[in-house]
Amino acid sequence: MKFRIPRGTADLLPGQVEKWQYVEEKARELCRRYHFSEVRTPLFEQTELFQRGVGETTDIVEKEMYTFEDRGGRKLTLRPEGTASVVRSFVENKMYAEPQPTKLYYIGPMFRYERPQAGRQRQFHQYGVEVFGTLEPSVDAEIIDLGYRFYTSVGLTDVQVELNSVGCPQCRPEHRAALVDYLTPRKEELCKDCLSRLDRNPMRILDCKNESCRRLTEEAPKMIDYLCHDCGPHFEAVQENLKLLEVPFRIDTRMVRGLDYYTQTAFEYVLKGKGGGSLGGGGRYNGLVEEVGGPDMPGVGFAVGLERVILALDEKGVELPLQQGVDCFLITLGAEAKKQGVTLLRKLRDAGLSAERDTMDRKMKGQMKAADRLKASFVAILGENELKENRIGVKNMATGHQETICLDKLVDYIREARKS
RNA sequence: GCGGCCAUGGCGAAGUGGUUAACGCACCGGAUUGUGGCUCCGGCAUUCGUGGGUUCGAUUCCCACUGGUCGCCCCA
Repeated sequence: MKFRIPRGTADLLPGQVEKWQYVEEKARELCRRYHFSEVRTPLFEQTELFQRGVGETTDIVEKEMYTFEDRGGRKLTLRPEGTASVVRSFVENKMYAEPQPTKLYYIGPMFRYERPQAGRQRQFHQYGVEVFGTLEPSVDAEIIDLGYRFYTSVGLTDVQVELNSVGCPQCRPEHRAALVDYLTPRKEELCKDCLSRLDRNPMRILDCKNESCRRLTEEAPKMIDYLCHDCGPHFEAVQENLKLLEVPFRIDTRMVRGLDYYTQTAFEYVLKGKGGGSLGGGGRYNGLVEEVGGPDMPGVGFAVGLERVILALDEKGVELPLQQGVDCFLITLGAEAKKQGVTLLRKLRDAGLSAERDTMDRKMKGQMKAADRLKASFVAILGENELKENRIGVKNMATGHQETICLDKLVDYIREARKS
């Protein structure tokens, strides 16, 4: 075989793609109800947008970006996440000048150069939402609720929300100092990754999975104990609103998200149980709009990984209510019937029914088999005999019941039968 | 980016240093006249991820590459 799909990408084939459509439809429908509007931004942006937006020291920027130069010498990067692009668009299109808040969502592919694994692709897909312009903690909660509802609406009922506050530029330095003071005397016990995190980003040490680091940070200063007079009450209010919305959550003081732009609220959706992988996450980013060149305007949002949602659905054995099979398979016998079948098929389709026929020149039996394979609800049989009387046979494939009806009644017959 | 495991037809999967590469599923055709899901019969890999090497001879041994997969890192 000459050509192969690029590493870390996947073809979504019939049988699988229906699940995606279903999940995406749920996302769109929820967004409609929560009054979010879709935004579609380019799949690539100036490299610098992500460097600045996502953060120079993040893994994404340091080693995972698909960066290239175009023929005009411009440095471009395939978007590794959605927020930076949406913020850019928000600023560039001066949406900040309109009545706030601005509520946007997106669904689409993202790109990160990583080693592929289950639930990790180089081209993967995210559904994300962003709200700009409001500091209201109830909006943080609303967003968390929306994400949570998304999971439950597709059938993932055992999703846990993990919540934390990562503070703001006001209070973070104090916590950072306390954390460094606490850890420095014990730095021999840190793993090598965390040793370097000690100066670069000590907060990340808190969610290191290394056992020794975990033990060490058990008693370490927690960000939530250092929250300032803005962040503290904000965090409390988010929790209060989550309770009002009956979103089950758990405070995880170790959770620190990997992107630099988060302030205050940070959250993650994880699957309960042993696997417990992350299905999505998000948080507030009050400095990002300004960082990207806009006014000082706050934002909050989440992103969910669609691959992981589909994977979780498969693992949990969730049956999606997908429509399957055609409404009517038209069998024709003989040249004249075949000819009439062409327009008959169109009539069925015009009426909104899904209809198919044999184009492999199969005989009666073969056509029946084909109809069965396509899970046809009905088979319409048009042969010489029927043609003579201007009638047509209709067989209910589930019951086996068959009758002959007037040719013009076929569409109505099937449309009626489909309702029940 | 690092480490382990793996790579045979559309899918699943056996197999051997040497002139036919099991089997199951799927698919195609047939089992008297125009009827599916069951059964029966027949067909379906000049070829064993790619490229080198060892050998008289490799799908089977060695190496590299590519890809998959699991763990780590990180995340969606």
